[in-house]
Amino acid sequence: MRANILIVEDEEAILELIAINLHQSGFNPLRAINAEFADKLIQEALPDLIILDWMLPGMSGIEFTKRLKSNGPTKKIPIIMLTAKSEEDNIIKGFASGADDYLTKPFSPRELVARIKAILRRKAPELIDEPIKINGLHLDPSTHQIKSNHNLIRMGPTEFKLLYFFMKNPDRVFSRNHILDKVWGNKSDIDDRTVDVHIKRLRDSLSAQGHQKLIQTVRGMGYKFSEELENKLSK
Amino acid sequence: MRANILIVEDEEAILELIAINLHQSGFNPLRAINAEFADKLIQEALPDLIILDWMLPGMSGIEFTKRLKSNGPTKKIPIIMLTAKSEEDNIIKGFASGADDYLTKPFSPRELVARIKAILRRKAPELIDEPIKINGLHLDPSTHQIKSNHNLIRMGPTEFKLLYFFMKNPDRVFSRNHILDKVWGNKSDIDDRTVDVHIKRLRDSLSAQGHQKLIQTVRGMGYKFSEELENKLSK
DNA sequence: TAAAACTGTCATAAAACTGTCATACTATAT
DNA sequence: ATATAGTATGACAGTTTTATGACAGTTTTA
Repeated sequence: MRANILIVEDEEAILELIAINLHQSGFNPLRAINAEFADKLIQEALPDLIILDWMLPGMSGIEFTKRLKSNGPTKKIPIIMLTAKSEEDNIIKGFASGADDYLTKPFSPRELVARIKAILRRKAPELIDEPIKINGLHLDPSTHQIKSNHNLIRMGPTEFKLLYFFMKNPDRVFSRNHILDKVWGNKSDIDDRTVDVHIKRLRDSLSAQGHQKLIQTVRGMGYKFSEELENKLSK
Repeated sequence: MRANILIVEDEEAILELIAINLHQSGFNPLRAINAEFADKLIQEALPDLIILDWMLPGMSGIEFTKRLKSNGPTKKIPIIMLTAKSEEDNIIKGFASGADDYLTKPFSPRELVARIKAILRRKAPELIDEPIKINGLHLDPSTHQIKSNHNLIRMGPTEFKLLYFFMKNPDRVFSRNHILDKVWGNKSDIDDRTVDVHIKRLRDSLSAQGHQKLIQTVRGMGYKFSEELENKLSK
């Protein structure tokens, strides 16, 4: 899944420049030439990160940032500010208002991409396809590989997605319906119990390397991925 | 084959400095002290990359860049801009007009070379890349040959590009569309499934030396090149 | 300019994966 | 211990995705 990155910038040449570079770097750019458009796009779907020009027509970047950061759903979206060299004084204010990083113009597209990745790595690693390692089990989204001490483990696409979902959210219990939503997608008019079958298939795959215990049943609740094993109740 | 690099710079001392450094780094420098000379050289033979001083007598760098980038054959030639510190404001405009990277004077020759390599690696890897060897399979871009223990493996041009692309990015999964983009070029109004056919052809070629396993199918995702083999599911 | 090599597309075969169901199994409460 | 609700499992038929062979049109080579 590509990270959606909203660019708010009034100079169209720069806007386009950034957009093209982000696209090439594997992001999905959304373009807005002012705060108003930006709002509209944000309402449609929350972006994963916002690149914000400091000088905007109508509303200043600082104002816009403050509004986003005070408002519930947009509060957690990381913001990178773009400022001209001469405006460096404002940077402090920018941070104060909630920006996560800034770049002064001129900047190289490469640097911008590097900053974006740094921030996403911190806040939403799954969006940039970072490998996950838990209990000797490695999952690498970019190579689509799952390994346990140098042995590749193979499984079907659904099982892969399922495992990826679990490994991104370890130790948490999910209901079958929740899992259906997240792994199958919202459309699903699929039977609850189908999850059981895929859990079985996933366990089968993992058992080749002895990791089947990581997928745990929580009776009456659903399933969870956890390296901590429950002790059996003894009578 | 050395990469031809055209340097457009009116200060002869700097021009010469750059030229010498490029030569030492294995490039073939072409010198031009203004846009006019540059045009002449470009007409004789397209350079692989252009280093362009921002301030040129007669025609500004931005104008020159735009012309190159709008014009068919020169469109894809990467451009690195050189600017004075005080001109930094223009850099963004430079990027907008199509430059691929920039350096502000003063810069170290080493850095310049690094940037050149970075860009060529992305746009024309065969000009700088050394042969790649993976799992007994040698691919030499400069001779356009593929060998497996002294046996030449022959294949069509598309299959070569495909293999080269894969060997430059081992283990990573690529969607058919991504592959089309990278191997066929952006123009592609080509059917997704055509990739399958070329994968087949590539596998056929490789199988002569038993390397067909290196090209792996990732169901629902695309293909990858990897020397690591998955264990079969056993029941 | 003819021959050889290469391309992209299609139809069809083959393989892998899905969701569902019936049945077997387990934990828990009474 | 027994009943009951929740899970696990194996089988299966239907789908989706990939592999393959053939072919006609192009491009390159000799």
